[in-house]
Amino acid sequence: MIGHVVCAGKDTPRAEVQRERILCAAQKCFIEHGFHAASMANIAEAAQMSAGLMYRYFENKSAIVRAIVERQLQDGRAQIEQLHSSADLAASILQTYRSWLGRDPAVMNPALYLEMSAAATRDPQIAAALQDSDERIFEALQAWMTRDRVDRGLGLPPDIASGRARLLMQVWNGLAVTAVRHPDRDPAAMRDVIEKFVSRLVTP
Amino acid sequence: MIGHVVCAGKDTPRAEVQRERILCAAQKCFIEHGFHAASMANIAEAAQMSAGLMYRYFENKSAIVRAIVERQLQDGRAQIEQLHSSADLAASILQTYRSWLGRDPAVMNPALYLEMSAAATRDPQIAAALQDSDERIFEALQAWMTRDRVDRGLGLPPDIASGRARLLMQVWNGLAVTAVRHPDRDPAAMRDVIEKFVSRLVTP
Amino acid sequence: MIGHVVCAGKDTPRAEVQRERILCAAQKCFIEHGFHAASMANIAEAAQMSAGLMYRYFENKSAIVRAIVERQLQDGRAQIEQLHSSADLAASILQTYRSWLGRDPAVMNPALYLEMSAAATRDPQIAAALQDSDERIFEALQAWMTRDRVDRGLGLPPDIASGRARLLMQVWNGLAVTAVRHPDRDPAAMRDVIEKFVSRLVTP
Amino acid sequence: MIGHVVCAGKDTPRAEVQRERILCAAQKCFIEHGFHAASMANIAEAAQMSAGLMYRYFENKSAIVRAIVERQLQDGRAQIEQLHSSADLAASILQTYRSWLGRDPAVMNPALYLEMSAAATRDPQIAAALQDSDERIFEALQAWMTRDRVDRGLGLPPDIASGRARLLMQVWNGLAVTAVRHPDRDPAAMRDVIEKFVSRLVTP
DNA sequence: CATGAATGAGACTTCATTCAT
DNA sequence: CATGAATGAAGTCTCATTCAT
Repeated sequence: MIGHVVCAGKDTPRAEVQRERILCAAQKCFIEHGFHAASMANIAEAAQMSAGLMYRYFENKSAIVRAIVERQLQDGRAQIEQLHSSADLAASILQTYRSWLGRDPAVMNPALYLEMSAAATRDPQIAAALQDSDERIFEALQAWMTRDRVDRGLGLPPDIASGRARLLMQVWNGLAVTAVRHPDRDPAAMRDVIEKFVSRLVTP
Repeated sequence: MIGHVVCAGKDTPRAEVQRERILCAAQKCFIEHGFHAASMANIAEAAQMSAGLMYRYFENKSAIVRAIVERQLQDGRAQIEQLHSSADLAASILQTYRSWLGRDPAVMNPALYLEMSAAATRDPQIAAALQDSDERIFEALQAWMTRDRVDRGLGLPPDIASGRARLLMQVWNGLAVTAVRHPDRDPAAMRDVIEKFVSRLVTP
Repeated sequence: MIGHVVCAGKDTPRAEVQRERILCAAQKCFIEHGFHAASMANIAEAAQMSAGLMYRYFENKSAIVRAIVERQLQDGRAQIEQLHSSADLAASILQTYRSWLGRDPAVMNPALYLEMSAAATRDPQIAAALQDSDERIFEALQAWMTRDRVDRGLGLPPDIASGRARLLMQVWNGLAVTAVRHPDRDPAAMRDVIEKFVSRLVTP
Repeated sequence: MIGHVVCAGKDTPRAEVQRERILCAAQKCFIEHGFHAASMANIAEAAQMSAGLMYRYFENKSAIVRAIVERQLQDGRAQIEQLHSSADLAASILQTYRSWLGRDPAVMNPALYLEMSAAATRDPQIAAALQDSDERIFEALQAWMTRDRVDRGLGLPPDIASGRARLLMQVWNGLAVTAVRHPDRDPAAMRDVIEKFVSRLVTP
């Protein structure tokens, strides 16, 4: 399964269910209006609870923001991990790109991804979370690229793998920007670019 | 020199000087706080004028936002144009990346770039401006790549140039994200990645 | 008792009590300063609540204005209805005139009546409300005048009743203007004029 | 000629021309937006001069308001005087009513008339001006009604004339209210009412 | 005489947050 | 545990008035 829990099951403790409900609502509102413009009242309404109650589960609006940031990072990492487990990297990237256009709440939202990246400029906590997550991604990619091909790795030498991992992350980021700026562009048009890029990326 | 005039001279008609003053201040505040969180009072203070006066020069806060967006796009295009006129593409990209870390107000600000990309999701006017700007960039890049080498082009066949132009834009976007998320990373560390990427990009 | 409830009881649901409180305060402020010059802060203070809270009960300042307009029209109609139920029309008109001088908040306020009439020139919603209310008053008067005397009507033929109803409304309006422009004039001085006017009005 | 100077001639002193220009503009704006909502900037634009310049000719916005009030009263009196000089009182009243519907700037504007009546409630200066003007009108009407018929009077005894003058003023006021509230009502529909009213008014 | 840039107060409105119920 | 009424600060914007030019 990809990403965080979208709808908690019966056995989850009550508090956790409530937190989940709030975060689902908040994500929806943040995507729709942005972190700042979404109001606690918006979120409360989307979560079908009173505004006051949310303060039992989150200290602050900004605590909710941080939690959403954390979730988005999680979701992003989950998508990245899909890449290595896939036999066809290009197809997998294209699939990720498609998922970004689909506004699926269970998947990292690229507009939020950009907004929280910008927010990192002003909020050290967010900045730290982002850097940490990127570091984890980088390490995972590098590990995969250096791993032997018989272990489903790419079998690249470490010094090369490092650069390629970085480059893949750049393109990943770039695709997120493109998904946001050109939501109507046909993903199929990206296929060629991605395939050529990937073919060089995996070649020793 | 890259980008627009940061602070207009005294010979400009007064109104233009004021508009400039306001836009300089607004850009500073938007970078510092974000489009939404920066208040008209913030901007007024930075511009050293009363908040009311700004309404003589801009209809709205959102008119100021649009003007800043337009300027950022301009600045971005100016930087892209630097790329073709340069003999060493990799060095030029690296230089751009460095400029993003430098918080130079005369240069496109990557945090703003991300925030306005996210804003395009909610504001059709901004979305249109970004798409238009991207289209212009794409065409310029493609023209440069297909132009003959004796004319300082790359001499690539059109069908290949198109994909390479897109790929370059992806990486450019990705670098902007990286600049925002990792402002402390040493640009020199990017050199290798960029150089390898470029060497393949310009090779027929 | 004439007119609407001035201050709702504690048994009403809270929201209704608050709406009432706001409207009472608003009416007071509008009478004192005019629709436009009365500020939301004025009203809030008179209602002894924070300005922000009023927006829980009314969308707008202009929603409050409309509500007050509606109430004034209601109060006016209630006073007109007093006329037919009265045995002595002249005395009843004089009584109405006296009530206008008394600044009783439960009774149509003539200054507000004039101001909202003027406002109808600029606001189609208000215009429609006034025209509708006038039409209802006209029909009620006409019905009363044509009704048989044994049914407490005036027993006038329809074609005459119509003109007399209009004329009565003119004089009623004229009295409102006079009440506003000459608040210190002794109502007794009006007695003769009114009595003669009435004696001719009810005569076939 | 009826009413105040609408457009001053060549020989008028400069200051007077300017005052006139301002007052014409102000009247237009006040009619359009109301005393309060019309801004000095609106007026300045309508008068085709700078906002600052108006302060050379009027101390205040409220001085302009007072001047307009004075003019409206003048215009009203001019219309009342038309009544006595006319052979056919009913026709003359109807004609006045028609002029109110016509938005002729040279004629008393009924919406302003109502608004300034309401304003008299709050501003003692305006109240005094209105009462004074009404008194002058009353005296003129009474004089006309008591004057001998050979001198174009109505030849009524003084005690009766007094009441009739008041009644005529009420109806006049009432018509102003009607003109404002029912600008689309056909004036011809008023003919009957007015004629019957007048026939009784002038009958000893 | 004339302009219009500039200000400061104040208008309407929104919103995160608290707290009595 | 839950509500939603209540507040106060803050935000955007308008406007009468002044004054340097």
